[in-house]
Amino acid sequence: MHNPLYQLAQNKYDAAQKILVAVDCIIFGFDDGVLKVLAFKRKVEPFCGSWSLIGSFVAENESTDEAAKRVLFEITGLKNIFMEELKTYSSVTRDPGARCISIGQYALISLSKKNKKLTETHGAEWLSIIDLPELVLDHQQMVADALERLRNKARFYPIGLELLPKKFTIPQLQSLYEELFQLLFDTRNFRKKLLSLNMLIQLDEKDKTSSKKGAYLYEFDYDKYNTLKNKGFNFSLFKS
Amino acid sequence: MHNPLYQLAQNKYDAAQKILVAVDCIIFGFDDGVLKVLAFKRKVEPFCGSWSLIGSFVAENESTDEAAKRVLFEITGLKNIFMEELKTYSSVTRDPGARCISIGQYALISLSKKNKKLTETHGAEWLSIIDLPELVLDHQQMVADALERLRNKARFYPIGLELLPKKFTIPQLQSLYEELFQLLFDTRNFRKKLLSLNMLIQLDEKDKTSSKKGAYLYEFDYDKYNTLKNKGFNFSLFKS
DNA sequence: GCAAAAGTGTTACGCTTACACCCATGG
DNA sequence: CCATGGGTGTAAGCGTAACACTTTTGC
Repeated sequence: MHNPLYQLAQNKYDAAQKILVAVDCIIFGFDDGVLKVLAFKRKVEPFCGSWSLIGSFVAENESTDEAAKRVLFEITGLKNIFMEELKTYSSVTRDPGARCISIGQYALISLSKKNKKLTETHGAEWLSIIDLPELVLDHQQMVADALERLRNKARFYPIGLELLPKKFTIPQLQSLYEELFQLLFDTRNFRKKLLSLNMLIQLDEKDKTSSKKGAYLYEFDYDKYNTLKNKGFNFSLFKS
Repeated sequence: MHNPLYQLAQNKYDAAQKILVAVDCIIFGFDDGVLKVLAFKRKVEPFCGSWSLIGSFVAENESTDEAAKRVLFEITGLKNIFMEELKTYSSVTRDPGARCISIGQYALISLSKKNKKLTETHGAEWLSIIDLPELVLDHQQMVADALERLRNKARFYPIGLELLPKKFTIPQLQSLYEELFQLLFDTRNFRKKLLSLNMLIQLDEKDKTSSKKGAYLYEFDYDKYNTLKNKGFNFSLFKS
């Protein structure tokens, strides 16, 4: 009969072929107006010296999510970070080293001097997603897919909470959107739209690091942000 | 050092643990106003007699997409069907039979008498997603996740082409949306919105199977449909 | 005082919503 | 002739898009 349909053949568990399973993490950070992704320079052959995402094999005693979180923690020291499965990369020939399936997981983190230093002590670097150098295997595709996912997300759901520091200015938030979409937005309409969503709380402080006048700092209203994350909206600051 | 980081240790390929990898297919069909999912009654222990999605282990020489398409073909005889990866189910304890990771893949097919018969000869049945019986393992969750994905998709991207026959009426399309969201829509607004998208082509024929007057048949304008599939829109026939 | 970034309002347009009746036909 | 489902229009309200100048302040 249909040989690998496991419903029909419980004993096929033993006959089935096991496969190496890995996770690869596409870790995005927003650093002073530039969207970056975390990568390594491989130190072993093959592809020694080439850029690579950071990953790990999935162990017997962990789920893929747990493996991805483990990797993220090992490299950034961070826990409780936004992380979401992207997709499976399973081409038979994707890794010349061995038949290996990889689950792409992307994460959004808010960059601070602290965790920038930490990643660097682990030999990782933050690469701008604009003019990204070539990455090994299908890692280039993983970054492209993760970016597309992020752009789609941003059109219909709020983003920013995960990538920005707790306190941020509206110009910073706008520059995040502009960097992500590689477009410029009208400041008046951008503010209007965002403020109308009622998910921003204006603080009394100003941030004067990027202008003499200073820009008001905001925080996300966590509840409203999450409501919108579930409900979705149409963030149409662009025509098509 | 960080033991399973494979960038740092090429020889870890050998040490790493292989895992059973499966695909499970959530196959949706729209049958006379009812959204259904394809399931089997397990014929072996454990869980003999329980409902189960159809799946298969992934072989050494195939990708997960190929495995899913193989399963779909084996059970429905159909090729070139809309199929998309849902997510990975990888809890260590999800399958008491063995440590096994499963990639959920959902498919949308247009039901005809032909492929309804075919699936039945394979022992599969079409279950309404309303009042779905319990499914084995995490298959219930898979169906719930796939439905949520489909609903989200339908809010911002066109659906229908994959689930409806080539020629369909607007009331049929509306009933698809109503069934998916378990809501009723205003017919005038529904038509207006859909026709304004310019993705429907009205034919000269009428379908008289569900009314004496008969409803005009339409086809999707394939190009426009795909444009909208990429661009997205805000299908807001519901408030929140 | 000037350069550089932050902040602000209005109008036109298009899409969304709410809502009720006539049409065509088979029986 | 009537029951059944198919098909139509309009007005009010809301969100989007386009557009240019004033404010603040460090230097």
